[in-house]
Amino acid sequence: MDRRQRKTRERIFKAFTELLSQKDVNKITVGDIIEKADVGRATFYAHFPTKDFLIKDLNEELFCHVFDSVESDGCHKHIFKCEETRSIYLHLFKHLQNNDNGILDLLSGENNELFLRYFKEGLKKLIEKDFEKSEYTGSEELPKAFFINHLAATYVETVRWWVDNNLKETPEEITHLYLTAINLKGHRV
Amino acid sequence: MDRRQRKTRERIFKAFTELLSQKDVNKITVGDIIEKADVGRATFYAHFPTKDFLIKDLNEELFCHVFDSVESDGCHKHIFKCEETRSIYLHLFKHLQNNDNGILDLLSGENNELFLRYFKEGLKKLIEKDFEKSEYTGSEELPKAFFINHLAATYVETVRWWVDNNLKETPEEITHLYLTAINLKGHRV
DNA sequence: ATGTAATCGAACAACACGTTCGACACCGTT
DNA sequence: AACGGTGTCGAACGTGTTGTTCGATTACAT
Repeated sequence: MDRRQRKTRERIFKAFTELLSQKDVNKITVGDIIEKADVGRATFYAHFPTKDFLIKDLNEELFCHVFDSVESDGCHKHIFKCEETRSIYLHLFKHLQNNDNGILDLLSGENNELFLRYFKEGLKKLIEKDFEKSEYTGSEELPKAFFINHLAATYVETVRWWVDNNLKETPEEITHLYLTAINLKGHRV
Repeated sequence: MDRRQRKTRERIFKAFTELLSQKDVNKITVGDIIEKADVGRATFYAHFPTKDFLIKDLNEELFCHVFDSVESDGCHKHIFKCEETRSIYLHLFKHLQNNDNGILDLLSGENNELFLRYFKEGLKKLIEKDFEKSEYTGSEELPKAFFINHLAATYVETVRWWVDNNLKETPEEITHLYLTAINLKGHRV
């Protein structure tokens, strides 16, 4: 990809991210973005047909990276290994704490719904894949689909709570809260 | 309140609700609403300064009614009574299944986030109030604030899952799934 | 050095917003 | 039945946003 393209793309992402942490996404105009990014109007539309696509691409950039770095990391074959230091969940919490890609700015603020929803979907796929590997077929108590949704949703809501409360807990602590909340031991390994 | 006012308010709510179940809230214009509601432009703005206020008022109309009907219903002093037939949660699930106020149309569709968020906040207050009554101060495992958030979030996500899957379970069944998910017995009465 | 491709910025039409105003219809009251 | 008050109507208006166009300029890859 052309260097110019990468640069403008970056600048638009950056400007948009900053704006998102300041005001409601619906109040952000293309004018705002291109001014902050210092980019021509036509250029913006050459990259993104509309603001929704910008959001979509931003989501992909954020989470594909996060999830990929998890999957390619060979030691995470089973999400629920309960060896906490290796847990994929701890891993993700640490990513957050580092504020990789300025993801914290996006998850705090009023627009977090925009990303948490996407995040949840990615998580669900990840968990599902893990379940297939370990040939989990559901418990007597909870049907599989419900359980997967519950695990992902609880994780996302834990993240939301953590971020809203300014990351007071360490990644290890918040991981422990999460695992306790889903009552890991009660369900399976 | 003047009968005319009530009527237009109703018609706007109704039109907006129908539109919400059809397309994204951001794509709904005031023009769409007043056309469907068959109401003058100036009239709309006499009632709602902006679309956001319309959403806010709609939320209040929906959930204040639901929550009020729960609170004024004397037999719900303790949310977690575990006598399932009296559970506030079962009660709410039944409300949903009845599609009171067309709430189902709002919770399915792409705009559910708009209402689930509000719903969650109301739930949190309700749970918190209940905790105060029963003088719950948190467990050794989970701090109170986290636990309350977890309970409300899990309920809302259960509702979301239920609605997304077309209410296949009975209110009793879905209540049971919820109570199992939060592992009621493990935490407290 | 050259052809290609991205960027710029101004201008444009289309549309949505929120307001104003005069005219009319309906309401509750007397 | 008549009244004043108030809600509604609908057209018109200024403003701001959107997404597109186009010619000129600049940076890129080779």
